[in-house]
Amino acid sequence: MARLADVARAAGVSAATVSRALSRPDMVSEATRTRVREAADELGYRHHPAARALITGRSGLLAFSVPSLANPFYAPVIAGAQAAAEEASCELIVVVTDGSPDREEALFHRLADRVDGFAAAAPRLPGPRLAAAAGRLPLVTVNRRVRGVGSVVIDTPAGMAELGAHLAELGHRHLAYLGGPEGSWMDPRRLRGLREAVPGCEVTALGPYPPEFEAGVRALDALRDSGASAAIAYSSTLLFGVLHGMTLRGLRAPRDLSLACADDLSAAGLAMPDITALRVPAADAGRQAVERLLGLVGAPATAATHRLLPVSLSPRASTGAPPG
Amino acid sequence: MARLADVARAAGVSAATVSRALSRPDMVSEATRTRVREAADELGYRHHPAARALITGRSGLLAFSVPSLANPFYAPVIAGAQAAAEEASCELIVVVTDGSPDREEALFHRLADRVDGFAAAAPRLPGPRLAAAAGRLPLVTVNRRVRGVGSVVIDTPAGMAELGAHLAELGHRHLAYLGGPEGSWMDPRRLRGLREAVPGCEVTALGPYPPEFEAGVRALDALRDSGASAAIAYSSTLLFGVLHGMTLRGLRAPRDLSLACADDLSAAGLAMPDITALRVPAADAGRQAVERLLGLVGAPATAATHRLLPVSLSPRASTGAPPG
DNA sequence: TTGAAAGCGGTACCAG
DNA sequence: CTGGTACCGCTTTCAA
Repeated sequence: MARLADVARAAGVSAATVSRALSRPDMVSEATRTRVREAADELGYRHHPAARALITGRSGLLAFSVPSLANPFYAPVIAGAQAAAEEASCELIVVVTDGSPDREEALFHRLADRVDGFAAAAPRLPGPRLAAAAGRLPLVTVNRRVRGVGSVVIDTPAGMAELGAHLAELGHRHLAYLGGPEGSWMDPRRLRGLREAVPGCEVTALGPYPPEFEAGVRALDALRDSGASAAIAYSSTLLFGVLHGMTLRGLRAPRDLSLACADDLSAAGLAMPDITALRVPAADAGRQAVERLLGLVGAPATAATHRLLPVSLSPRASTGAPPG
Repeated sequence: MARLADVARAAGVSAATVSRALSRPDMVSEATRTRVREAADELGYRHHPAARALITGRSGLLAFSVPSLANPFYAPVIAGAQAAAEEASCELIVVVTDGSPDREEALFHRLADRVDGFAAAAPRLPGPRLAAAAGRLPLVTVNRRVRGVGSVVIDTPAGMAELGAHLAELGHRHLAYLGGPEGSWMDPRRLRGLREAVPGCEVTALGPYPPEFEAGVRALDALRDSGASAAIAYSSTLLFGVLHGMTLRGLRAPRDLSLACADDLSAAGLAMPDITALRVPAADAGRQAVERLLGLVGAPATAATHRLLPVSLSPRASTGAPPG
């Protein structure tokens, strides 16, 4: 492994100059800069991250916590986060919390002095405990807003309102919301977004369900019992279970029941062209969370900002006029 | 932040002693050990990872690369890897490669001097390039065997043989394999495992398909055209597409077509109780890959070991006698 | 603009 | 068993 001193020797300058030529090119003359760079390239020199971290106090590491990787919703979120981290020459430590508040909190502590910042999709951890963690290291929450903590939130509640309006316009007067996961911060907000948009409609809240196919299959009974003529599922995986249950019983959407999804189907490789759904900017959410985080790392005193990402409705064949 | 010197002062010993008391407790007397520990606890002392990494040459970081997080197969793999890493007080940098060989290779280089080891689910990168990377840092491949590189491989080919035998026993004489992804190292091995187990059967290979729902829906046409009476899909997401396509057309398994899956359905939250499938130890694969890796980190000269994890068949309602 | 030297926070060798 | 000390590789004053 080539070290700074080796490059210095090869370029005929001091180690200090090499350091400057590489990290602060403007502090060095054009001539030495190119000479140093050539020597560095030739030797295949790379910074020793630990040595640099030791002196700068920055590890170049970011953490991103998600409740689960089995929920395909998080795949593009992490992909976006990783892309942003990479552009800033940072690495991303992905941690899975299983949605356990205790584990989420434990991870903050375990990683606090190892990473420069923490992006947390922590749907269950109580707000005050999140805010406390934000005091110990730069923190940004994803799909969750807490006083005093920077956040990037996908505006699914507004999307729910759009979905509700869309269904009401089609003539539906009784909607069902298949909600979850249990204890999620976003869940009641989705429901409220829907309710407030359709004051003339009855809205039955079902669940909470986990974001799983099987839960959707099982949910169909409750859904039929509710008497709703249209249903909105919070998760695409859940929705697919419902859909499967329907086809098994010879039911079709929208003939027997209109079906829509508040999640982005494409994340799950489930890009069925015929399901009414929200297009949610999941990759953007991940990217912006990391960008915000990097901003905080650079200027820790910055006031918390809250970013709300708009969603858009993609009306398709699975929603139509109610039966009868 | 409390530093080693602070603890030393508080405990009335030298910094060297504190270091030993914390990192090599057996090199220190019982009395000082407890005294140091108490002082450290009181001050909330934690190792500075960079300082430690600088001198030990170990970062406590491991990388795990996967082609995609949208494929739910990798969720338990990463969860298992993370659990093993955590037990060894390491963090896991998860990197998504999109299955691009160039990106896979670029990541090796980018991370080579940042992490202690690399676990790679790299289905497409040519073997020699993988082996070259293994020369630069401890490397273990997952679901992929390359000469000279340690590996942990799930024995899906043997599982395919079991699935084939199961179907042959039910009376099927023409099987279809829905394979993929494109260029995957494992794919032809799955097919061969199946073919060799059922010499009396015709086996039609279809694909390659991406591990996506929609691909399954589309694959159904080719599947019907093939004339096979039973199909095995390599991916659970793909299988679900097939199943959905079937129900849309009023086809049922196993009445019209027997259906089985070489992947573990539970990973996708798709724990449908009625699909014949393989139980694959995905979490174990992740865990063992990391454990092997940690072994390599400790003793880099160790010869490459290849671990093959057995799978088991769960015969269920989706496979039965062929129609007619 | 450049070089010398002092650390960053630990670990490990060497004496004692 | 313990303390002193050199040093890991890099950044950053401070002088020249």
